[in-house]
Amino acid sequence: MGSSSNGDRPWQSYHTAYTNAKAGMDGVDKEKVQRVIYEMSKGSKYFESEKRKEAFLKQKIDNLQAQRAKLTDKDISHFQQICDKKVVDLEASRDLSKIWLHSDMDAFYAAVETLGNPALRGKPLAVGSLSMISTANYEARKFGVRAAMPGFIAQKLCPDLTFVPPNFEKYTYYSNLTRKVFQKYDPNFIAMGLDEAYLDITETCNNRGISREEFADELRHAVYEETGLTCSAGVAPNRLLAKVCSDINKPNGQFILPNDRNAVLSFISSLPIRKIGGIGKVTEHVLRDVLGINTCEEMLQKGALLCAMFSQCSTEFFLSVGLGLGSTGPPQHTLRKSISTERTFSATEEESFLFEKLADVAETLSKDMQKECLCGRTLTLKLKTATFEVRNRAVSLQKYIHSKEDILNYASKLLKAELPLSLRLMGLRMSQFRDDNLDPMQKTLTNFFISGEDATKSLTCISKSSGLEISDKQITNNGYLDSSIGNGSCFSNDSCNVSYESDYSLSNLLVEHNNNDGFGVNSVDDALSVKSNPSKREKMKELINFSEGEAVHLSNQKVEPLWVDDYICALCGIQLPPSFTEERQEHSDYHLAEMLQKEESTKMTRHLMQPERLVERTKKTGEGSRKKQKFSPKEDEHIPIEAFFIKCKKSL
DNA sequence: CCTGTCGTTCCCT
DNA sequence: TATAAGGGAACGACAGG
Repeated sequence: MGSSSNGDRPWQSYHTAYTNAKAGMDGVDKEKVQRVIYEMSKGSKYFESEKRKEAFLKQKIDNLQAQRAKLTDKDISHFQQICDKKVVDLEASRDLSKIWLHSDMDAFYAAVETLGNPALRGKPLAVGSLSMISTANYEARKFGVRAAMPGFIAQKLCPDLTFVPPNFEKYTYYSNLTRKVFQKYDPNFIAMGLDEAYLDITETCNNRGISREEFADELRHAVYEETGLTCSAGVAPNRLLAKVCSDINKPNGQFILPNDRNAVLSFISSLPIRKIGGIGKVTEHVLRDVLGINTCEEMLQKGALLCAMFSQCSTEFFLSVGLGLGSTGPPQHTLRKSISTERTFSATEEESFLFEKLADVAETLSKDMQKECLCGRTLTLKLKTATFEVRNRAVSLQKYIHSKEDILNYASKLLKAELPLSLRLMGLRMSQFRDDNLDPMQKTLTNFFISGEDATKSLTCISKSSGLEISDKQITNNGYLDSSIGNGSCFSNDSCNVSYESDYSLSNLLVEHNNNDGFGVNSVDDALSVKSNPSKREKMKELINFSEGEAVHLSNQKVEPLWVDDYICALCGIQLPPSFTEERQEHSDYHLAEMLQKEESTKMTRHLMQPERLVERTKKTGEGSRKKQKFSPKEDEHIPIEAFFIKCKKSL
């Protein structure tokens, strides 16, 4: 079923993230690259896993095609109307008054390495290891080498390839230099990752009476003067388009799209959808194979089908892409919703090793959380098996935690339930943060102290901690605080551990402090929201800091719910006064049921793991994916484009 | 029906 | 010789009020 047409050229059907052409890959012999990748890959566990994933995607596409086939003419004309209305609304939101510039450093990590070691210049270079490449310079790209490709394959493609291990301290340093330049041209510039930024250059262009070309030229020169590195720029009426434009004349080039509706539409018309930020491999594939959409223009032509088959949210995004719309206003500061860390190692099922590794991961997560003064109550354990199958297991607690000990404690329980298992990766994610009102002030203070100490150091670490950075800008010397600085270092292994040691103690104190006044009330509320009504809830306050209040009890000891001093629940610390006999009974039952259920599921996991999981999965996907499309009647509420971007895609 | 939880999918660099 | 990342958000299913 999964076998597709190319029996004699099997490599043609194997596509990975890095087989997709990027800037600088024009003269590449794609066929050869593809064949080498295939030869090096086939038979590996990874390869098998990729094939499995491809089969799933194919299934998904088949389902969508079947669904599309069911649409009647009547359906279509109905959705055409809906589509037309949406398009009118979207068009009305078009704003051509702003000029945005997107700047993107050329092969950033590789360029920095070359700067530090001129002997590398002109030679094919990859930053990374034999396992994984972060960046390749343009000489290497000629061979088909690129980011996200494993090094051993790259080496096969380009035997003379030089490898340099990543050094994020250096990249951060140079990144800060570029930001110093951006800062001069737009104090409110938006940094994305280490090597990208958006600048609103409307004012400057107008005030200084210079053209966009001149501006982009000047900026790129200034960056070069400051850093010795080249960058590319794109200028357009919104951020989404600016980003597309900066890729067009890479490296060391620029592309300007005028603020003119016709220019935008003709630019967008032939643009492949994959160029749009937010449209990745899967979405591209789906839209192409199900609806025959290849270019942005076709988004509009197939608007009715899009409306019929995708959620409101997705549809509006697709249509706005077809119109060449994008955000023009200041970026909304969305608060971080989760924080995570993960590590890959050579696959093993030795439990002592796994628990040791888990402790490391827990420690890293705890430190990362403390840097940002975060406490969360949902902990997710991510596992990747030796066969590259990924699993997540989560617990939601009744209290907020951040310490290594707490994290490790709950994470261990989650892990135990899955063992024995051969793993190659473990990760931990915390979400459901406490959002008390005290925090922002404390963060501001933290920022203040830290920046007083050493503003540059604090940059990378504070950013993203809350939605309040803007107001803090005066405090840091250079105002680099930005929502997304901490976001970028994707390939980093330890990028974040480099420079912040000095913050720990202070952050720690503040977190400690939070703890003491924060969560008692929260926990009671949470726990009681299940079982008690508000008036009773009033009377319960103060709970003891028992750490066993979580929803999971995998312990084999049959713990009976106990009432300490007759009114404090030994399991979660809730206090139910003596008169509340009924409630206490109910509460005990609740814990009991929970434990039974948990034990049950643990047993299941242990002994019936395969069948159980499979059953679950088929139930979910088999039935589920068919009905997911909403033919919802409330199509007419128009969501403003700004709001859409907040909610659905963070694309800019 | 609404909401919280959990697992998966997707995207980005 | 073997060798394939790490981080974050959104989505979709489902269970419990």
